[in-house]
Amino acid sequence: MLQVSFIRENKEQVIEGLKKRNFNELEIIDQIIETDNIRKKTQTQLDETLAESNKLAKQIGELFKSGKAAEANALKEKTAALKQQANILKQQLQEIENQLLNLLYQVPNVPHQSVPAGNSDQDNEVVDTENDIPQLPEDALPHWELAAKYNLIDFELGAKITGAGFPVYIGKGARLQRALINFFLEEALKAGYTEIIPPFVVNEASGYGTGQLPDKEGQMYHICEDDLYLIPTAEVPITNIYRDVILKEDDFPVKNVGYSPCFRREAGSYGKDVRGLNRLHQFEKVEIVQIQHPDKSYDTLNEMVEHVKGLLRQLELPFRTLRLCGGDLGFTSALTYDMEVYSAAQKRWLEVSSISNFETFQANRLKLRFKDKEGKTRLAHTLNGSALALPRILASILENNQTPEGIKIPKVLVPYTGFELID
RNA sequence: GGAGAGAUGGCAGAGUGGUCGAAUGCGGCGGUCUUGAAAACCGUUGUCCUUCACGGGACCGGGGGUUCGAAUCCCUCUCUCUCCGCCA
Repeated sequence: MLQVSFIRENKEQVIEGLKKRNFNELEIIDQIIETDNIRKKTQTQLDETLAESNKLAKQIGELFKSGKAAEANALKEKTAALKQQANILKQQLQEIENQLLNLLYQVPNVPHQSVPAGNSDQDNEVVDTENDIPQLPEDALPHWELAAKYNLIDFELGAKITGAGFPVYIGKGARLQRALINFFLEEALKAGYTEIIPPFVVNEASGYGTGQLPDKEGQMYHICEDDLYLIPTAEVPITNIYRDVILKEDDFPVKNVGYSPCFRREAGSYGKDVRGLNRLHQFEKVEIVQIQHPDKSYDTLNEMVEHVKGLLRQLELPFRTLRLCGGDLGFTSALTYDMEVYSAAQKRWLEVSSISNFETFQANRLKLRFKDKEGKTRLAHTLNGSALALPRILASILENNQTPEGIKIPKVLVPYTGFELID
């Protein structure tokens, strides 16, 4: 959520930014400022009432102490009206604060200057492309057929046990998946990240902290009985570690990495987009999260993009980097790079990572701050990225590396898998 | 699941109706002393709202209540700990 002070001081910039996102309810900006004005006025009135009431209470106490009970009782009567007024003001203030919060929750982050204009994923900017797209023979199989042929993944079995979108990984399929997880974690450790195993279920406050609530509750599985949510990404628990935390400047950069299963309800998508591993209700992911000084967060974003590129290079997969356009940018993000790998049998690009700088947008909700050199408390910047999401990597490895002899495992993974070929 | 105890500043730990934003110790920061360091001594040390400022206000786990006045009394929720039961 944006800070009201930021909106006040940079109103034009905010409006321009929101336009780039095709966010058109711009009247909300003036509503926010107006509501905040009322909030301030009410707060001041309440403070004055309480100040007076405090003063009287002190006087009454002194009068009682010096035995002037009659005078004290006389004063007591004056406090009743003040008390009533204070209660009314308190209630009003509460309502106004809720209104303000509701308005602020509706405003997405202001995009970074470099975010291109655009309406949909069609308008995303391809920053670069690496590695050649493999030329497969005509009879090359898509990954779901390969998965069946070599008994790596059983989608029907998952549907039997749970439902569609919950595949069962078997044998070398399971081992390849585990190898990838370990590879990603080890690479993150080499890059200086601290490994975290977070809870896979979070409470409501955490959902609000990273911005999944209140607007995306439909995306998460909700355990009603305990009012908890299955995490859609490890970002949620790992970032919420720092909810209500004040860091020291030399704590930067905070670099955490965590593996987790991710659960997504993802209602409303059908057809070939969701075939096989392309879109699942449960999948595995290694997530990198950084918390950084505002002056350095964009350098950090680039560092994270480079880290992910390094992973894809080592896996020898063709990939490209996209800078998301305003229309495709996530609600909480200021700048996002998507990484896509080419899945050669499906002949399409698949998103395997999304790396974002949220600037202070999450930190504001999280109350994640740091003390700067002058001793002032300021909001930190949060960033995160997938490094990487497993299913589509798996899909692309299976498809791109298929040969008549079997599926070749990328060299870098062999120490992790313990086998070189799936046959 | 049953019984009991508790939640106070970065940490430890006092405080049971007014003088408490809160003793004391540790830690942190600044200083004196020292060639330097340690020790010792002195000072300082929470967050938030509001104000140009002076100032004012809120916060002792969350919410509500009693009272002129609540960290302190009452209700409620959450969490933690101890004992018993169950258990990977």
